[in-house]
Amino acid sequence: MDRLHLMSVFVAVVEAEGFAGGARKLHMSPPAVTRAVAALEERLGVKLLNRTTRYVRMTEAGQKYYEDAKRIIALADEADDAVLGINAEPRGQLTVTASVLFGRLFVMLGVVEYLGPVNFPVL
Amino acid sequence: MDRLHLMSVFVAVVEAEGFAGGARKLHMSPPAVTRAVAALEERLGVKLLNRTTRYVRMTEAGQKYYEDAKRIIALADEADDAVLGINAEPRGQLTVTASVLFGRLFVMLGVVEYLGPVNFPVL
DNA sequence: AAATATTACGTATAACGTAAGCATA
DNA sequence: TATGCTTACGTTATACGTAATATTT
Repeated sequence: MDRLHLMSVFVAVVEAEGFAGGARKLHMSPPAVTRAVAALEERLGVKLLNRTTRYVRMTEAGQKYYEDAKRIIALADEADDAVLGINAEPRGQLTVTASVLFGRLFVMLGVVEYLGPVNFPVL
Repeated sequence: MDRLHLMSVFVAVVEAEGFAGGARKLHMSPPAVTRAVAALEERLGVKLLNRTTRYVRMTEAGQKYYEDAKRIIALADEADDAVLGINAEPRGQLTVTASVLFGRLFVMLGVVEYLGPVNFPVL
């Protein structure tokens, strides 16, 4: 199961101070939240939340994991964003300034190659 | 689509320099690896690997994401361990250097407090 | 008694592996 | 032609939501 998602659910529960609140925050059903936290605890072998029907408190391990989880989630999101701008399709306007002669001789060749086949006269 | 798992697969493929090798490394079938990398690329909206049947090369975005993924995976594993108490207990040798007088006056107090009850004379 | 967490259970979605197909050197 | 990435497809497993149950103030 998705570790990162489990972390997100756990963080949401902590910040909403309850399972039901966390569920609403993430647009999930309460049972899904219960299962997620339970799965996380079982996976880690540690109880993260001491919950009564009234209050949800983090255990000591929970506090530590809460901080780590938030950092990791943030890093993962940053990694997603960071990679987007690299090989993505170039956007925006490309402006080339040159003398007419220079342009006809050299620049247009590069423009044509960059654009690929064009359907209008190049010169 | 476990993001962390997708990252692991991608890293394994990169380090094994191939999908088949990565599959063996992770005890997965080759199709599962193909699907994982494809899912990751679709999720990110960026091609991470330029693959021919002979060589697998990272794109520029792939190189960036590879570094990020490795860091995030390591952090996630550390978080798992830390919460278990494996990394909680300090290990190794603690060396303290000080003059004898300074040591007796201040350092030993800290050492005693750090160690807790001891069964030998402190001075 | 009221609010909330949990479990049961049936359904739907998703992941997997085997096998077939395709592409590259 | 041989290796290895990919797609098809049937099966299995996982996750979900609704509804019922338990629990704490």
